[in-house]
Amino acid sequence: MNNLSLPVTDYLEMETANILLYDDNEALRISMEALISESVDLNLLGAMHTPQNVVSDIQTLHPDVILMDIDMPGMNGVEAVKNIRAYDEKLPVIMLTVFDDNENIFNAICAGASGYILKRYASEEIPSAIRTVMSGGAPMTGSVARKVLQMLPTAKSEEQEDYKLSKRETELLQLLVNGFSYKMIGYELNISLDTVRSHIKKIYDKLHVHSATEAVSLAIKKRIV
Amino acid sequence: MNNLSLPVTDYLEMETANILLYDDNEALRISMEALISESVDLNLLGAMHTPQNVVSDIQTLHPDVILMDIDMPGMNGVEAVKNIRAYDEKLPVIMLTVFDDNENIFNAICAGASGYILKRYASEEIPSAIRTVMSGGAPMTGSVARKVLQMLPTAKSEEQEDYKLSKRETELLQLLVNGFSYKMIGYELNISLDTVRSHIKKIYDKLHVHSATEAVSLAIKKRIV
DNA sequence: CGGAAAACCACATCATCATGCGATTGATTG
DNA sequence: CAATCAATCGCATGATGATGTGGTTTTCCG
Repeated sequence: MNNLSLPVTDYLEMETANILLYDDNEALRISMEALISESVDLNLLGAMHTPQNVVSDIQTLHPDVILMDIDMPGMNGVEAVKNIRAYDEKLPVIMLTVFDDNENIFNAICAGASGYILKRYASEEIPSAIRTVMSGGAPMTGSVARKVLQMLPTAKSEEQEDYKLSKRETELLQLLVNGFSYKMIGYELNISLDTVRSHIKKIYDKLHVHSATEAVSLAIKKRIV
Repeated sequence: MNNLSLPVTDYLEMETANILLYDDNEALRISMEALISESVDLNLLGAMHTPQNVVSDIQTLHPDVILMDIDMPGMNGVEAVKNIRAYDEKLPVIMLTVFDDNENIFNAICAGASGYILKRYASEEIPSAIRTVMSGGAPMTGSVARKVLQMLPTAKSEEQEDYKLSKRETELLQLLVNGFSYKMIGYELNISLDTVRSHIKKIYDKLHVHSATEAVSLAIKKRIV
């Protein structure tokens, strides 16, 4: 059940994905190699048994996607992801694991993993997962996705206040939260300084605040932005 | 609290998934009906144009899965999910929407939605999404899954950057985040305005920012306060 | 003891923000 | 068609913030 798969036709124009695999289990490396070689748009650059030198591996081979086992002796897969993230902010990393416990999932996501596939579904899900991650998605085995959802605050029963900010105002507020000065905002949106002032005053009125710091704080805490 | 996953066996035994659809757009209801009728294991119980009476609909028709449009006049799809959850803790609800903004996703998940599919991918993803949700998974369009991941605490690579703020500085920053002006901070801590300035300047240096809004934003996002 | 760091204060200056009072345009709507 | 509203812009003024330079006192630690 590769629930996240999209029709192959969506990817006809996609260039080949160069893949780098890390797993200490030789049998799995071999079967994964076979699996990947079945797809013409997937190319396995290499299959390493340890992520000890993951960053230099990347520098040498320039993969588009990393497949990373989570349970490896020596260096943990989660640690490896952290190292990758320190070197490359965006390189997609799909975790492969037999476990789908909350602890592992949480750690992997926080470390910066892009996807999380259980090995028992790997043969069905890996090819589409690679395509998903290449197009900016986050492939997850169904049960993992469910657990990820449960990590989000569910208590949120209380009503979210509606401040009724206009689209433009929300945009301004977003920039304010990102630390932009009025001048920078004006330049960014191609509007005059006075217009920025005008918008921000209205935002303050709607949020019932009187300063940028209050607005920023409220915006973040109430998830307006 | 690890009874997170649904009892899978409850659903695996079922031959056919009985589906109930809510969407105010008639064209979409018709095309969805056609899509579902293509699969022998999927059965559309009904296609409603409003979730006004969703709970009594469920009591009458006993669906296995709900497909719920998020943007409907009258009653919002998210509200409908809350009503469903108040009646049935586990009944799978898959949200259908054209938007994948954070606000909508977050609200839907918090309300208790089990999946989140963008309409532009609906024809390809719905059948497998229904099967996924029936077996306890959480089907999501790739881009949605990515955004869900981003909602989780991004501890990121370096455990937690240490800005080495002194105790007093952290205190000042806390007040700044709470929207206090320099004057108010001084009054609160019984120190002079110039001392407040002095402290805040040092905080800015340590956080590598140049304005209160940047400091507040960083403080909240990096959980310094 | 001596040095470092934290917390405190003062003065000065320029930049930026907060606020109020208008005013124009275009799109939407009853 | 009139009314509303979002978005734009201008001017003016006082308040507040950002930055620099320099200083004192206390506390803590090797």
